[in-house]
Amino acid sequence: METDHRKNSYPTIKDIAKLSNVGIATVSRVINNSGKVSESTKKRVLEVIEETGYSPNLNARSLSSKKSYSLSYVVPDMGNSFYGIIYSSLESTLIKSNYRTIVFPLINDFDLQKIKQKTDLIYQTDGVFLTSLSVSKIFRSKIPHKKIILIDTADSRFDSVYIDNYKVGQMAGEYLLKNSRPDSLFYLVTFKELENEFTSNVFSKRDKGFTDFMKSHGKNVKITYADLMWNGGYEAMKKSLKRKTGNYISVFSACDMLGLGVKMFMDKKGLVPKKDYSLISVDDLPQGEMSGLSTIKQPIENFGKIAAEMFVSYSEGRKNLIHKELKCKLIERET
Amino acid sequence: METDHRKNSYPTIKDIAKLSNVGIATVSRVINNSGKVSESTKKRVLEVIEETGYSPNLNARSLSSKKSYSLSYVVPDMGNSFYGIIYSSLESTLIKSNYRTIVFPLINDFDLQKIKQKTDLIYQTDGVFLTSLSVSKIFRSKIPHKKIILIDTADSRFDSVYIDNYKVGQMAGEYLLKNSRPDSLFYLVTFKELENEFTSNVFSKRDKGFTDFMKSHGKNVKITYADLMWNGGYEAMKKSLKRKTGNYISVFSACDMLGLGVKMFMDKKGLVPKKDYSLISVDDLPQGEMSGLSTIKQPIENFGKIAAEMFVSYSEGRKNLIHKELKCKLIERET
DNA sequence: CTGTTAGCGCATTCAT
DNA sequence: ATGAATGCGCTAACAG
Repeated sequence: METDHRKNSYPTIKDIAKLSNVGIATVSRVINNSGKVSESTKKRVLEVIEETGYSPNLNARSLSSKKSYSLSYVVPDMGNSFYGIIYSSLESTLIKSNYRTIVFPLINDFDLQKIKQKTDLIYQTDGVFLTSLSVSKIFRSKIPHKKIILIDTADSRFDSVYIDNYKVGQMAGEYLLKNSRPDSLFYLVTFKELENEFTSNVFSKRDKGFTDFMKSHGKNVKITYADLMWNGGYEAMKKSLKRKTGNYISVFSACDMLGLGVKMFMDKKGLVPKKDYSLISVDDLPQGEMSGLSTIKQPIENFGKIAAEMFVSYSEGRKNLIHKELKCKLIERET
Repeated sequence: METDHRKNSYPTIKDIAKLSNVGIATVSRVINNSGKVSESTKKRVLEVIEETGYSPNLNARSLSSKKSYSLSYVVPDMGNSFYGIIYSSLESTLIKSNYRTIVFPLINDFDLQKIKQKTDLIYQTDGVFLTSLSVSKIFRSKIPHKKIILIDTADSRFDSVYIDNYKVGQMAGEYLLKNSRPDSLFYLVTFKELENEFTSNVFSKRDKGFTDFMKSHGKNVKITYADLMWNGGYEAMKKSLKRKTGNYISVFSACDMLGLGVKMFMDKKGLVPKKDYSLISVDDLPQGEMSGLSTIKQPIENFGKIAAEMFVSYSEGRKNLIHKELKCKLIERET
């Protein structure tokens, strides 16, 4: 039997009801697996649904039930596997609860404009995961009735999973100091965060932790800002080392993506890890391991897993806020 | 004046109408900037909206108007700036039409499951941009009434913007042959695409174009498959060059991301471009330029721009299909 | 210019 | 177990 509606549009629940000689309530029950439906009618309805290719209209469903079963995952970058890993771990724990996670990159002015309008799609989802982004000034007085969960950022007003980035900078400092020589020169390769209402200051905290530590040990630090790309670190290091001094080189690059570039440059210059230089970065992306990059490992998968669990517990009734600081671990490899 | 509804939920259009002493139709007109509304009442309504923090329910709006004003952008990867660039160019031309583009990564089994259900959120948007992905077997007989536009893939059944990847492989072959020596050994570093219904075979086409070309010139090619990461190319090249032969090395890496890794390896080995080896890849990502990578430039921004224009013209009534092949350009740099 | 009304497709009482 | 009726919040005729 073919669909017999010439409206050139999808069949609705009403069509299905009519075709299977039941009420729409019954159809609703079978597609939602709720309430009691006899096996026989259920089977019949399911057949009709299959034949017609029916699928429920999500807008109508959300309007009626006041839930969208979708979640927003807001990220500041599309070219960094860091956010891909978190996305996957979010999904893998959210899939059970049948939520759909959609990604909203916040990488240019258009995005910024959009997200600031309260009519934005983001606010139609049941919850928002904000990653490496701050919400300080976005909502001002009126915080939307949405669950907001921060990943890789801390804010007392929202659930958040994060690490202590200041401490990360200190750890890097310790490592570099331990591996330094009397003639060591210290470098910081980092990313200059844009100054808008979304900056989470992840980098500037790492920077401060590092420079404070070095200063307290009487060491000077040369800071270079890099583009947040695979070889932004490469260019930055090239700039930093214009004149070769012969000194031992100790560098802290604020993330693996930058660190890889730095290492690329060192390799090119024929400098040997631990002999000519030390290098430590942050993240522990798969790419870093291959290059022998020493790094301060972030619990990336856990960011996603825990954030997802936070949402689940919230949707099950939790009222209090949760702030969870995750531990980082120094991983020493070649550099 | 404060909102006077204790329902702990958002005010609706009805609330606004009541508070401003107008009908809901009038409110609808002002928030949509449609129809005629006197300046005075418009002003009053706007004030109430501001006071109450009202914002329209998108589900209700979509249900009623049968348009969502949202578009899906489906990508196979979240760690590749290629897709970020396209996203930005999509947005920059779509912003005028007030569409919201949301990203759906298709990177794991959960995603695949989701997208195969016709109830998926994707099918609630007004259109779908599928990037570097094929739709051959997804929809079988029943193609959804959604506009589908392919980016970086060609399919006669859908609008598509793409390049001739077979030709790209040939171009790479020509370049390498031109720069080769009698003793040259030829390498191909590429990515082995998963065999599911989404593979667009971008890589296998480049591979074939290249190997066919080399074969027709009596050259042998050693193929190595790499992970699609920054330094997947690095590992692949390391594997390929286990025993050093002293021969001139000519390598085609199927994309810049891989090419960067290859170059990293060459640098590390102290091999000099054009003296010890030639290397060409595909894309022309910003990162490649910094590394002096010779490459076959894809018109990445144009992918997004043209795809977006395709959607706009479609939404304005276009009926025919458009298939647009973009030209690539060889960019010779150090390698 | 403005208000009334009829759906949009579905979930959900409330009867039966 | 099942159907009829109500409403979710909004847009789009239609009247005035």
